[in-house]
Amino acid sequence: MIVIDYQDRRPIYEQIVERFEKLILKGALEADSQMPSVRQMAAELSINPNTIQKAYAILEQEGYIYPVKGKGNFVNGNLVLRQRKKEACFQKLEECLTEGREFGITAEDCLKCLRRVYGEVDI
Amino acid sequence: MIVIDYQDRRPIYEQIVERFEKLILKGALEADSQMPSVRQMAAELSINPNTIQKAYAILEQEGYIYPVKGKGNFVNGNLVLRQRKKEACFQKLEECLTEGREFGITAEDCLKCLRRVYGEVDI
Amino acid sequence: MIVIDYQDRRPIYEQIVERFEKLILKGALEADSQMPSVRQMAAELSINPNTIQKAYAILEQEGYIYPVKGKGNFVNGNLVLRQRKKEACFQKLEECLTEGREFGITAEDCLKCLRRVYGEVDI
Amino acid sequence: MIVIDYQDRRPIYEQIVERFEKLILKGALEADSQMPSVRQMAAELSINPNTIQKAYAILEQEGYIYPVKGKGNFVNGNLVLRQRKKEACFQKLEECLTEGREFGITAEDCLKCLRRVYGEVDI
DNA sequence: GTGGTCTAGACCACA
DNA sequence: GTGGTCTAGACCACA
Repeated sequence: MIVIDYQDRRPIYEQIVERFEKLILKGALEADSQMPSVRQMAAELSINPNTIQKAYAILEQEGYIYPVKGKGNFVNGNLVLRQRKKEACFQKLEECLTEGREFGITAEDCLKCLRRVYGEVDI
Repeated sequence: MIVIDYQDRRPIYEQIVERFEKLILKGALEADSQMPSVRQMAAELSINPNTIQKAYAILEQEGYIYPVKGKGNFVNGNLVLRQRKKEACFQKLEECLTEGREFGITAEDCLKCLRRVYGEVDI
Repeated sequence: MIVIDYQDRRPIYEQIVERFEKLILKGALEADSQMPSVRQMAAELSINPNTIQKAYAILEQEGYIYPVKGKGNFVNGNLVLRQRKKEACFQKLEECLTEGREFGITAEDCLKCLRRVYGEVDI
Repeated sequence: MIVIDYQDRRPIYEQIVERFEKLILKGALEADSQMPSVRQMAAELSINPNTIQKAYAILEQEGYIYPVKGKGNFVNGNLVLRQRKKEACFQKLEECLTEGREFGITAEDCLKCLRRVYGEVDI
């Protein structure tokens, strides 16, 4: 479910965070279902528990999971998260387009790209 | 010409690299004109010369500047760079759109964003 | 009667303790009436008996309940408890006001808050 | 400047965070002045650098400080923080008053407390 | 068994 | 020198 890419320049904990964000946002992990335990994940990935802990701490702080004392961490099924993520995506898109424009990418080019991603719908 | 934002989370050398990339791509720096010397820049920005050195090394490696022994670094006026940068932008845009789509951003939303960036032209 | 909020960051035993404190102080549980047995509560709440045990131990230590060997735990109808709780509340309030003052909350602001809580009586 | 209370049940990193929050909010630490280095603090307090790091990470996440790569951490002189803290204080005060009321503390009692904290002004 | 805190210590990027 | 990441491992609270 989780794969670590050691070639990736990003820290391990960040890869884990990103992976779970996607899984949770896509609904691949049911709301209120239990996350793999820190130790279990650490063992499976041959990683130090502290690193998993850090990833979980970030996920908690971002609202993706919530801890229950003595039981473990659980998936937060809050729809707000999806909205927040969408907004972040939007902002990134706008930056991307703005930068592209500076370097001579035309609106037409962008449209082509859009069609490629969304299929040949009548955009 | 170069301003460093210490609140920016990126390392200083990266800010310098990005700034010069833009200046060169936009033609603000003439082809074959001399870059400010490492020491001069370091002094002006009150920055460690190692940092400038690293920025220049990256710019050279990317093909934006070329060194002349005993003289300094000079701007590379190669049009290929512009093309390469454009392609990089494109790829980033495609990634951005793909991710956005995964999280429920519609093609229509993207179009709106496109219009916002490129103005109300008949897109 | 007792509801556990798993989203609550506090440990379960603490939630149970606080809940019983309130019930007893408000007189919702009659003096010398029997508390639910540890096992019964554990079963009802689907909770580890150790957790209930710990909650009861704290309630006993605080003087809210008293154990009778072989019979169970019983509510202590001592009025002293109410007074003690009140004093604890007072102290917390004073700390709260002191801290607020340090950060620029005015006496007038506090008065407004007071009116909001106690209603529009002529304070 | 920073003192750790080992009798305190709260974790060390939390004590450090709280102490710096106050120092910064009160203006005892000038905006954009450098925080003590992680290692220096660790040495002074005979504490593991990781613990200081955790405290600083929280302070950064809360907006109290900002990191500059290779240089250190610096105080963020943002007035928004003060406002946010004030609001948090208010909420806590309201909770405190509400709880107190439940246990029989009168508005008059609260007023007395208020006068004690704010002095004998004509409240 | 579950997570949280902390230590000791290594190694890396950045300036 | 500065912070950031990670490991190995201990110890504690909670259930």
